Amino acid sequence: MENYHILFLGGASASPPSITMANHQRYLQGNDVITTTTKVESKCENLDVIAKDVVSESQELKAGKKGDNKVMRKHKYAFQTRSQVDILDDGYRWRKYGQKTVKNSKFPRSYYRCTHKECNVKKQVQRNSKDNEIVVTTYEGIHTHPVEKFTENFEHILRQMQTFNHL
DNA sequence: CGGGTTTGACCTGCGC
DNA sequence: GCGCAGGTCAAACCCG
Repeated sequence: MENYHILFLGGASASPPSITMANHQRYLQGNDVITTTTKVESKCENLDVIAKDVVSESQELKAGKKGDNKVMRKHKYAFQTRSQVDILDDGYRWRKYGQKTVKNSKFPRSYYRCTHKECNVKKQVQRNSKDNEIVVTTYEGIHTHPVEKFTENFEHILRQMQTFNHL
């Protein structure tokens, strides 16, 4: 079993965005997953970069839509894993619909959509050019259906992510 | 044949 | 308005 970390960043609805992290290996063993922000910071040197991205997005949403509380929330989560494989088995089926090279990154970014009918959840997968063992995954949207293939791996953490975002 | 991937073209938002 | 960068489309292709 590979030893890699999951970084989970709270989306636009959190104020300020909360950051939690799971040790994926422990997670796979079925133990408690989510640790606290403070623990993350000492373990993950790339935390700041991604955290800033999410914060700025959150602020943009607020700034652009202030005064309108009927706005659809944009559910967007980013986390990174330390892994040799790009594609994590998170229990959902994904169809790749694009790939782009990104500036200042030697690795391309891949674009995926959930294959379930009427479910337009998207995700992006990109390898960190500074540390090519790190894979950054960004999810956007909430699945309108249960996981199609039950894998203990991610069902739990995805549920946590969604619950968190609805607070 | 059905479903997924590849890949260049196209679209769009943003900074200058 | 222009050009760049990122995101998406879709035709061709691949594979069980």
